[in-house]
Amino acid sequence: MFQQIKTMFSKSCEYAIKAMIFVAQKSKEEQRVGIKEIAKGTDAPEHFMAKIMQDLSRRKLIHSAKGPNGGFYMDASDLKNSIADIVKAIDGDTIYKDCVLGLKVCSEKNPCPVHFEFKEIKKNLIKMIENNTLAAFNEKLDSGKFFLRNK
Amino acid sequence: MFQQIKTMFSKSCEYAIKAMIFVAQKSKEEQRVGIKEIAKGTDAPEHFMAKIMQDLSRRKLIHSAKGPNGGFYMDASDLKNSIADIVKAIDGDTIYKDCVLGLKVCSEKNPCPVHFEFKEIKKNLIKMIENNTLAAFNEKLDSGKFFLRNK
DNA sequence: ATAATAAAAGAGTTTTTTATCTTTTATTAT
DNA sequence: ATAATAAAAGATAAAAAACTCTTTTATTAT
Repeated sequence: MFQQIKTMFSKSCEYAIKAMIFVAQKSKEEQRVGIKEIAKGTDAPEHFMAKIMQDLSRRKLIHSAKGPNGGFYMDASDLKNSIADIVKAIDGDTIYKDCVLGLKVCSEKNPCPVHFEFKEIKKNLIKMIENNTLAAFNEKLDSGKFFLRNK
Repeated sequence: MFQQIKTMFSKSCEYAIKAMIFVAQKSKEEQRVGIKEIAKGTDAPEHFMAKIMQDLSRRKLIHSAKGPNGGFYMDASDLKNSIADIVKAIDGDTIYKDCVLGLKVCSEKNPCPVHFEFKEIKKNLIKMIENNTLAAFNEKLDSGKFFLRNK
């Protein structure tokens, strides 16, 4: 009945993160990366990914250039963006605010039964996505100890 | 564009958790709780909630009785169920398995750049949802220090 | 100038999730 | 037996998310 698959981030957001890491890796070599290459490199549907890239570009998380030799690229300041910045751009900041049980009223003064326990978990999750910048990803991937594999 | 709201669990799952806590509270007094009361008490759409209750019932997380004085209720063994059991029944166990970045290949041997950091967070999340049984919820709510409020 | 390239924008479709409505089945009380 | 009650089941509708296709705009190289 409910055969859904529920992950931490939306599909769009997962694609966005993967694309950003992918372009970040290429950007070291002053390369511009086309949407086809991004889609292929991240195992994402091309046209859907194009929409996501437009969104990221509109929100100034990445640069783009039209025409021949065009594509997406990052400058030094773009590489300072973290997963948190990408998540906020695509999925919004509900991960920062919402109660796990979806209660409208859940706060320090009116805590749901798991409020304080979840607060800790959320704190660590936020710390993780904020600390992991694209530059940090580049280093990790370059070390050869971490991978971005789909097959 | 992507104005979506992304929470940890699906809407169905949130409703399920709230309903289970709601019935658990009432079950102490040997009461049976009707679907209308559950929907009202949890701020959920009645017919949608009915479907979810059917599902929980089919999966043996709760008992039900048809006819007059019928409704949903829990026995002592039902009260031993945790949020984790509810989540597994409704959203499945992807929260236990999946990579945050949605990578098909992400393991101890082929870790994504956030694999180990996320593993810790996931461990704590799982610990929390497994430790929080319905019986534990009852105690917390009875203490008067925790609430399940929507307005 | 013009043709080629590649992103941006617009306009869909499909699938999944959420929600509603109706009919059936089981149980109880009269 | 029968009427009333309440969950189970079935069928459908609406909304959101995921995905696709086509046209437009900007840029570059000839």
